[in-house]
Amino acid sequence: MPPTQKELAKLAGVSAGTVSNVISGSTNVSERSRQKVLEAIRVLNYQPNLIARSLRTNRTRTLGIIVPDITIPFFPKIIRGAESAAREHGYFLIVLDSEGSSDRESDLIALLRAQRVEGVLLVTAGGLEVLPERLKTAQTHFPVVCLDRLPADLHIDSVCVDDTGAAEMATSHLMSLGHRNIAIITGPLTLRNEQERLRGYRQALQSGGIPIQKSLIWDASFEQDDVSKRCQSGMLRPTGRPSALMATNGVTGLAALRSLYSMGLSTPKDFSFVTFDEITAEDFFRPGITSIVQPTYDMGYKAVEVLLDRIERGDDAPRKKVRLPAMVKVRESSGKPLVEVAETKPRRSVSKTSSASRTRR
Amino acid sequence: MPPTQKELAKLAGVSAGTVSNVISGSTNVSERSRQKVLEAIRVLNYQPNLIARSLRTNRTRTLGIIVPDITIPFFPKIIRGAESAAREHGYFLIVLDSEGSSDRESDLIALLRAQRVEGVLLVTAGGLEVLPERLKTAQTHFPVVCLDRLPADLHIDSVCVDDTGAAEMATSHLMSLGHRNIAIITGPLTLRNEQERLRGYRQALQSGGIPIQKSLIWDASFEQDDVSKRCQSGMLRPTGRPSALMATNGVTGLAALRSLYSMGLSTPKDFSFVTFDEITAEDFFRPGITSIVQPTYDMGYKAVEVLLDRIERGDDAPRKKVRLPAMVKVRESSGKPLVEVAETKPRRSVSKTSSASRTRR
DNA sequence: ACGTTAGGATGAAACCTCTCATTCACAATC
DNA sequence: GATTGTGAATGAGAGGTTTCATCCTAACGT
Repeated sequence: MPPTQKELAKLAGVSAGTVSNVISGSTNVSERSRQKVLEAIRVLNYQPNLIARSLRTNRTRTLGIIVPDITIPFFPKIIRGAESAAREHGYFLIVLDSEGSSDRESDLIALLRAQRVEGVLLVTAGGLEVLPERLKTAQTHFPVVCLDRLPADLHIDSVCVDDTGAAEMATSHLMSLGHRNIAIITGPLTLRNEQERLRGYRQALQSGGIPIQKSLIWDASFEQDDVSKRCQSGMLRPTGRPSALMATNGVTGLAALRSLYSMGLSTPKDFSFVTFDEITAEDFFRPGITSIVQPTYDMGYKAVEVLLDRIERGDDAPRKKVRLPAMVKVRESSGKPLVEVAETKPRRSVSKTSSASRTRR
Repeated sequence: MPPTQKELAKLAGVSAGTVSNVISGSTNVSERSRQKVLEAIRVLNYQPNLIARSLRTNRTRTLGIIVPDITIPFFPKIIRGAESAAREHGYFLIVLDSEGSSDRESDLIALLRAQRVEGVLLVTAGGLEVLPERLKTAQTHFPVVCLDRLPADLHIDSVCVDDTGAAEMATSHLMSLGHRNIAIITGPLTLRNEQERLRGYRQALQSGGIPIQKSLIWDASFEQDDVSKRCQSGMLRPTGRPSALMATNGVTGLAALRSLYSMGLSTPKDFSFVTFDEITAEDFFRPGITSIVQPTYDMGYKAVEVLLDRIERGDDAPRKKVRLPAMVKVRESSGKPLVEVAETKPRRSVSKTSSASRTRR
């Protein structure tokens, strides 16, 4: 139904080849023909058929991005950055949502591939073990850049945040306020970045001379119920209640806050709190939540650059593993631990001594 | 580089046509051939070239959705619904962000069209006047369903919320709490839904016998500065300070809260507050924000259904204008006005009488 | 044994574009 | 005036798929 180049050619009184030359801005076409073709395009409201073009040129100038849940504010921010970069390079970005399912993720990759998208940005749904083999089955290797979550030791480009460093920084922040009993609540530890954030927490404690207590490491999931359970058992037990809590991602963090608030605890009075990722509108809700903010826009932007580089240089070029720094944005939810509480508890002495040792080192 | 049907045919020892028949699940192919082809597909890891298929069949089984800002939580929720519906019908959904620019929006529509997408869901960036002509210039009419924001009286399908009704409901809620001086802050009134929400506010006041005060209608934009200015001038003036405020969208509402909080006002103590759209995590922040929640998922889902229907029935079928109901979710931010305040003001009497008349009706 | 039928398989055409080798026209050169 | 050179235009072919008319063959009926 839409007009084709052939019709343009007929109307302009030139050959189809000439029309193509005009459209592709090629040389070797007289001003007179060009004008006639342009006029025809205007008259017929012609729009090139990108499908036919792609088939012929074998290029789509399109990239894809797959995220686990577009509803989580963290991802749209990344998408924005990716979109900008793609546009600047004359590419078009297709956004897809895997809904947290590895199977669906595979399907989507296959789909994008069938669509002859030139490469994809992937925030994997977590099937770390699954992904590699799925990618390998492919005959020709397909350009993929992993974002945010790094699949095991796969031979693949990636753009992530310095998770370990960021977690270490945030933990140190809590320690510098005087906290000794710092709990951590994580999402599923099958995710590489969750592991790394946990590692950062451990490193910070170790270098501060604070013993790591297994009972303060709460590995949960992204589900509210699960998180609540961990928070309750962790906060309600009679002894060794932590004075601070760090969450390794926004979803789990939000769930934890929700749970703790509903238990009647408030922050920073009853506990200090830090979380990865910004919860929307964090900067105006009271109390503001101290958070580890990641350079989301830059992550998306950079990832596209890496992907385009891969596309251009082919499969043989060495892999890039980009790490971007995060920063801790201190707000009201993190403060000094209450002295009274510390004094009424038997673990006070422990707290004191190790706090002392910390400040000396 | 990837294997083609021709190669499959060679490997399986059948013709290309037969391969195609196997793949498209057609009849008229013997079990023996089918098996051979299937085997070849497995061996070669064949994936159909969707581009070539689309070129031939003139179908892409793809829809597009354009939103003004994917970063605003409201839109991803809609996208989720649209995605589900699309998937259920065997369609694929492409998400695009117009970044609030009408020009870019037009470009994107043109792009989707060039990509031979079968139809698009459009949350317009606001160029109500611009859009129709752009769509009309098109030779063949292109299936478009407007979502959330209805372009003027354009001959086009739409799926929106009952904006007027919702605003009326929310305003009535405030009135039922005893508020008489109710302010409203809106986004740009060029947007149709903003207009309608304002209308709902007016209707509620009128039917409650409360005179409409122009000084209580604050038309702002989506910009923080602009909103702050309106809030300050509205709240700080010596007389006629409203006891309640309704915001007609989440972005403006959030900006208003931010501004009012920073002025030292708090809710529901100093003013009651209601806003359209849910601010992320509203259900756990204190105080919880009373909000008008829209059926976002359903909107997206329904819009796809309408779009597919349009695609199927062609351009001549009558237009559909779907209105979905919203609901008011009452939380802590809306409460009774302080009696002291009411009593020190001359407008108290007005408040009393009409409040009484309200409860009687 | 012959004609009919129907299921299976085939090959060419078409979808729309781009590419490239070829032709054409015309001017410049000797 | 014949040859060469140059820029402009052309037309065929290719890209991978689907479709469709055609062809083949084996089975069936009489």
